[in-house]
Amino acid sequence: MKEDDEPNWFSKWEDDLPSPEDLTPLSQTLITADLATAFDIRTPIPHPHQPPPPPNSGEFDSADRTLKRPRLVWTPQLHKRFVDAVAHLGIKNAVPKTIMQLMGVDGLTRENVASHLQKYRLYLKRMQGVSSGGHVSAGDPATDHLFASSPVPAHFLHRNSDQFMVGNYGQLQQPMYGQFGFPRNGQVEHPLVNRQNQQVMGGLVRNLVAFSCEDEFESGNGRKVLTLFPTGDD
DNA sequence: ACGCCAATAT
DNA sequence: AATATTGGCG
Repeated sequence: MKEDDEPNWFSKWEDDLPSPEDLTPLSQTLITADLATAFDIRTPIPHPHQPPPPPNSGEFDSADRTLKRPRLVWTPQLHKRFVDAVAHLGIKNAVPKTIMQLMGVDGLTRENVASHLQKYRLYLKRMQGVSSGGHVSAGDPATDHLFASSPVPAHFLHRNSDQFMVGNYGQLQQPMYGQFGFPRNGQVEHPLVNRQNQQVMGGLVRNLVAFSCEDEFESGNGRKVLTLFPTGDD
């Protein structure tokens, strides 16, 4: 290891911690608790478990590069948060830093997420092959147990995924949601939108919703569906 | 500086 | 076995 001069994770940890500007962009401040629950975005920052790295709460220089924080344990809970974050960010915007921010977990570092993400992508890749019709017997590594603990959102498995935002999107101006506009046919007719989720939407969401739209070219189905993003309050 | 990935280290 | 780290590259 090169621990030459790098305060590395530690100072980063300190710096990145409670910067409201960095943390606010997406989830909690933007959406109501009801919505968060409905869409299964967990509220703020629960338990990272594992004692915070340094007892070193002192004002003394914490440039101790000699201190190693404990390895992160990816509990199913944590992983679910991760999956949720990725799902709500959309595949395109789901990069380590962003994911980390959205997850909002206390001691979580960017490399924690990066490492996990790398593995998760491999997992998704292996799942692609046999997702339709076949069986999931293609499990290679045993690392799958964790990943199996949270259902993989269907759109993770597919190909081109573009995001669109429909309805009243006054609130969200984040570049993260990709392009604004309407689906190709200019019409919102997705199973999720029209049916099941209409109740959800009717009840909780007035000001519409953003959703990620998937086009399947290969399947010939022209099937489009997926994730709904609440736009927050009225 | 970030992100991606394979390989490797712990 | 599960995470972390490293090194090469865009």
